[in-house]
Amino acid sequence: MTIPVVDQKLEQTFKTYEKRFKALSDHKRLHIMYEITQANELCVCDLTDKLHLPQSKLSYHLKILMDANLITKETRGTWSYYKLNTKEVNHILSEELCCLFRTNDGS
Amino acid sequence: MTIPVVDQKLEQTFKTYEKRFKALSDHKRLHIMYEITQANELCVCDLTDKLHLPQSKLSYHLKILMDANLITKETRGTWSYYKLNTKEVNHILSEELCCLFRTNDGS
DNA sequence: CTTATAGATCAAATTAAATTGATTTAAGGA
DNA sequence: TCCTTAAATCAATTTAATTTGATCTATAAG
Repeated sequence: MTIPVVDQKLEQTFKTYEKRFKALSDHKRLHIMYEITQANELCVCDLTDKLHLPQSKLSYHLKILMDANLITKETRGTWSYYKLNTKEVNHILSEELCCLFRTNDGS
Repeated sequence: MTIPVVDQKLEQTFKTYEKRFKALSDHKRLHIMYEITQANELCVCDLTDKLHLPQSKLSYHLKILMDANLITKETRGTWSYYKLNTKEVNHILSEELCCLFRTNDGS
């Protein structure tokens, strides 16, 4: 039994934010965020056109953004449509980043 | 000569933010940001006590935060004191992250 | 001038993330 | 049913980030 050297709750908080920031720490994923911000909703095929990236690479990066809870997916028929998770994104990103990686507040 | 497939200026913007978010994408560095936010100013030796990390590791992570322009350093005598780069941090992080990884606005 | 302490830097090893191309799953149309 | 297309997943490779311990630099004190 060891002495708890740091606050475990805080450490957990840092890990949660780490995951979110890690998802944002890649220019391809920021480009994805940007395109989704601009278009409101996009499918993977739209993104392959816009970013000139192969489908498997996009799926990989979209999964990371999904796992970080920054985007959401809705499948309609054969297509999957991705949107921003506005609440989550606005919680972490400054309003000054509006229209680049986030939208305006509902206020 | 190839067709410019994406806006070069935007691509540069994404790279800039990538660097900032990459600096934030590690729980140890978030912990450093947190401690500096709380204390206003800290030296490396303070951080070795608080985070229980060896000095070389701290220097490594502090350099990454410095290179991302998120913190500043002032050397006085043998000690180096680190502070938040408030302007830069507040530009990217939401006000809701106040007191965790950023301070209040001057307003 | 010698010693002690703070902190940066370096090279090697380890660990983690991204890329690649192929395969798989599922939906829709002929 | 068979074929096509959208998208996810997988294994292998490549590339990048982190850790580790040692060394180097600079300031300050005796």
